[in-house]
Amino acid sequence: MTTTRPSPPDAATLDYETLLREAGVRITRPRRTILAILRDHPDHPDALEIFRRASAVDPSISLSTVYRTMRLLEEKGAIHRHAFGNGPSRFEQADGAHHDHLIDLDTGDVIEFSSERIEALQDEVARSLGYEIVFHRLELYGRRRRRD
Amino acid sequence: MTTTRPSPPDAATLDYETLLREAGVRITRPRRTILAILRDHPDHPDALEIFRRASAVDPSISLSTVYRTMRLLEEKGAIHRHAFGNGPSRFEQADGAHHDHLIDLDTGDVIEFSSERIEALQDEVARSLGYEIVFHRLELYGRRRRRD
DNA sequence: GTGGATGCAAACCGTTTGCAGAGGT
DNA sequence: ACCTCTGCAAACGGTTTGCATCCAC
Repeated sequence: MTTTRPSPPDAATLDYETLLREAGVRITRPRRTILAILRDHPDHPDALEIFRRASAVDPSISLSTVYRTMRLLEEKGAIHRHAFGNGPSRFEQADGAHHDHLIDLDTGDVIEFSSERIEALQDEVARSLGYEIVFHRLELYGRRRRRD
Repeated sequence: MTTTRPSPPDAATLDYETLLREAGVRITRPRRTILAILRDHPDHPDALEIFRRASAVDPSISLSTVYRTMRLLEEKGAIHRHAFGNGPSRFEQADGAHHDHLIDLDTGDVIEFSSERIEALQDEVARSLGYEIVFHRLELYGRRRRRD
């Protein structure tokens, strides 16, 4: 079980701009701005929050461009989209290994973790039902245990 | 690992009408209709689908009443609300034991399962992070394995 | 220069809400 | 009779889209 990101976001090693350009995606100013935000903040912002952060850098950016860009990046596999609770979609850069999320019900904090054993059991369950897992969603919602 | 509902919905043994009335909830015609639909269909309909089914029985029912009733029933613990993928909320009667869901990506079918071992590991993970799980969401998305 | 990307505003979808009237207890 | 619940229509929040313009290639 691990709780830290496998590798801290490293601007030098993870060059989505180049990757995307090679995939035929035009690197425009809004896209560059959004990519930088996702690279530099390892949290899980929603579209509006990304818009706010982007506006601070480039006030001419529009919310629809944020949404369009998030969809593009998701299609290209550069980000993951989550829907915690019933709230808006929240995003994170897709670099690093797969992980699941524990959401702090009191603070809203999102803690990443991964468990090979749980993954293995999920596969086992699916297989026994005649299925092959394409992706899954595992979210734990809880509160800090009071130290007594 | 179990894949069937612990006990098939049994109108006689599971009397939510009485339960709700005792909780001070008025049993009106729309509510009775909706409760019957949830009792008789063991699938996971969304509000619009419940509205359609209810309209067939009582054409005067309104969609807002369906939404209001679903919220009420959720608060009273009579139903569970799910949000598969990014679609609308889908509901199921809360009777029977806890289970998770496997969603067939090709057909949209929802298969219920439960795994004590996965639950135990989830608790273990949460505990090791200093948390206590209040509830969780586990969904497997997959396709039928081709028999070769 | 050209086709894709943008900003804006309007549309969209699932859901909630204000209100006056209906109906359960 | 009381007070809750209902239907209706309007509002809502998050997201998508049509269009004319702009800009990366």
